[in-house]
Order: sequence, then structure tokens, then C-alpha cells
Amino acid sequence: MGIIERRERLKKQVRSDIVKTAKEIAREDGWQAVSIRKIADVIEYSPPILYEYFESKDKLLETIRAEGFAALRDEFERIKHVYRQPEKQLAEIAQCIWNFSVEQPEVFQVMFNLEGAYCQSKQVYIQEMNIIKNPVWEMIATLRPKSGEMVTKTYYEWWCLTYGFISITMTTQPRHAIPHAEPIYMEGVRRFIRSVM
Amino acid sequence: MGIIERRERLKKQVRSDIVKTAKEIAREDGWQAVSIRKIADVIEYSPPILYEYFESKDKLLETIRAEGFAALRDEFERIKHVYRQPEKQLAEIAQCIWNFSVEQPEVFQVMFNLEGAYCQSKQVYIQEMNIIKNPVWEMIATLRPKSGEMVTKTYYEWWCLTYGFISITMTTQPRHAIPHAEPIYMEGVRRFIRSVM
DNA sequence: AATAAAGGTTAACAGCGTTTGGAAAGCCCA
DNA sequence: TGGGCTTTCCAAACGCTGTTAACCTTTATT
Repeated sequence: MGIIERRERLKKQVRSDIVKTAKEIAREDGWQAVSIRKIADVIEYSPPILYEYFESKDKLLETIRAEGFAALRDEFERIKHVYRQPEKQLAEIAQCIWNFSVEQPEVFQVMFNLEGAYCQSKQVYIQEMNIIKNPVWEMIATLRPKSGEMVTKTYYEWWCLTYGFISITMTTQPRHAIPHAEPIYMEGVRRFIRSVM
Repeated sequence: MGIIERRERLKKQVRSDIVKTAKEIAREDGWQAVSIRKIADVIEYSPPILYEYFESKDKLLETIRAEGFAALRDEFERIKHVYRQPEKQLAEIAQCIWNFSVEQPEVFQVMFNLEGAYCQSKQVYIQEMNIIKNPVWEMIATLRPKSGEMVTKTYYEWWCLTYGFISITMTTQPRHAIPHAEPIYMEGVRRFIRSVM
């Protein structure tokens, strides 16, 4: 019975089309411009259909957020296995986050509720920033022997630096000026790493 | 002619009532719940009246943002005159920002577009973060003799640390856990100041 | 072929920011 | 005191939004 399979494939296709369309509209006109009706228009379905794939608009955003964090986390794991020294790993991760924010700003915006992207349900966000089995946390712990509590503090500061820098840059700098901010960011990251070692 | 004066007083009163009501609703139910119609309901006017005081909802938010930044800046100036040592000044300023975010979270949210508060016009924000005549910038410059460019970089990192810490805390931590985060924040700030000196 | 199920749409609800047109009230001058 | 004018104010509407209910039409099963 290939019919059922075909239908499931179609379902997955439509679902990913919805996500893709939401991102496209957001990239073009900002998240404020993303509406259920506009997405429905693009995928050539009526608005109620979207509710067969996503419980609500908020859940759609949460899906995009979760996918974004998952993609980042995969990259983190890759870096962890490619490089040995934790200071190198952390620098690579910082670079990786920066690149992500430049290449997929609309996803980054949903992940951190920036620029009018607002996803109310925070479970994914909170969980993802958590220290449990977190590659970044582990790298900081490897950087220099210290207590778990101390590592957590440093980990927290790491995120403040990273998230703070990128989000401030994203919201205050015009698009053309962003490449100029990258070396300043990376330099700050390196100094931070040195200060912790 | 006291009549005109009375009317102007009334106008100012209504205007500040609008701002006050917006903040109250936001504090109670979040910025997502703030609507022109609800504000109108509370101040016992019809919705169109609000447009005699504010060009748009966005401009209302921008006013609240500007007032928030102005209040902070006043505090900064006060600190600047009370304390001599720049490291003490900066620590006091960090404490001041933290207190502000705890005492008036709804204003802080508008100032930095957090938690569903979204003010599109960024002029005030960009200008306020600027280095021109900025007390924080000057304090960092006094901290240790260095080039203007170097000061600007440090100033930028200062804001990442401060803003990053508070906004991450605000969005991830439940209300009761926030006091617990304060010493971690202040310790991070002090370490940052030491690392720059 | 008749019946059940799935897929999809139209229309509506309640709410939003914002604008228009006109009513009511207050004021000034004769 | 009455008429005209200005100011103050609001009901209603427009075009959006997320979401739901009811219905129709196509597809699959018995």
C-alpha cells in the first residue's frame, strides 16, 4: 500500500513548506509580517489547514526555535569532536553562533525573541540554555579545573557575552555594518576565554 | 485666564494616565495584553482619544522607552557626582540598572524589547546606547588610560554583559529566583571591571 | 453502488490598530 | 438670552489578526 506512504510524504512536505514559508516571509519583511493567512496564501491552502500541522502560531514558532537550537547543537557536537583544546573549541563555537546569526537571522530572532519575533512558550529555550549535557558547559569545565558552580557562572557569562553581543549588534547595526562587528566580537570572545583559563 | 491653564493641566494628566495605564496592564498581564482599547477602557475615554496624545501605539511605547532611559541616565549622572573612583562608579551603575530591572520590569522590557514588548522605532534606543557624552563610556575611559577605540570596545562589552545578564535572567528565571541571581551578576561585573583596569 | 472517512473550504467570532463623520458640549460675541 | 463657532468626544467602520465551527466534496471501504 504505497498510498498511505505517499500521503505521509505529502503531509511532511506540507509541514516543512509551512515552516519554510514562515521563515521566508520573516526574512523578507520581518516576523511582524508573518501571519497564518499569508503563509496559507503562499502554500496555496486555506488558513484552517495550518492548524492540522501546528496547534497554534506560537507552536509553529516554537518548532522553528527548536529546529534552530538543534542545528546549533549539532554543530557544537561536531566542533567538540574535531578540535581537542577547549579554548579552540569555544572560539569555534562562538564563530559558529555568529555565522548562524548572519546566515539565518530570522531563525536566530525566533530563538531569542528578537526584532518582533515573539514565541511565548519558553520550554525549549530554557531547556536549551540549561547546563545538563551542554557541550559549552563541558568545554568550560575542561578549560581549567574548578568547581561545578564556578563553571556554571562562567557558562552564564559566556552566554551573556555571546547573546548580548549578537543581539545588540543585530538590533542596532544596519545590515551592511554587521561584518565589521565580527572581529570585535571574536576578539571579545578570545579575551574572555583567556581570562577564564 | 485660568481656563486655558486648567485645560493644559488636564491634557498633561490624561497623557500621563495613558502611560501609567499602559505600564500597569503590562506589569499585570504582560505587554502582549496591552491594547489601545484596554487603555481607553481604564482611563474612561474612547479609543480615538489616545491618538490625540500619541501618534500611534508604537510612539506610546517609544515614549515609555525614552522616559526609562532618561530616568536611568539621571541616576548615572548622580552616581558620577557622588563617587570618585571609576570602578566604584561602574559597580554602582551596574547595581542601579539591576535595581531598575527589578523594580520596573515592564519599563525595562520596553527599553530592550523583551518579553513581547516590541517598539519598532529604534532611534531612542540607538541614540541612548551611543558613546557620545555617555557617562558609562567616560567612566571606562577614566578607568585606565587607553585609546578611544579601545574604550568603545570595552564599553560595548560592558553592555553585552549587563544587558545579556539581565535579559537572560528576566526571560529564563521565575520571579522568585531573580534575587538569587543578583550576586552572581554583581560578581561578574566586578570581575569585568578588574579585568579592564 | 452505498456508506464511511478524509481533506479542504467558507464563513464567522472576537479582538486588534487606526480613521472617518458627525454629534454634543463649551465658549464667545451680539 | 440667543446664535454661531470652536473644541471635545465618540460610534461606527475598515482592514487586519488568530482561531473555530459547519459544511461540502473527494476519496476509500464495505
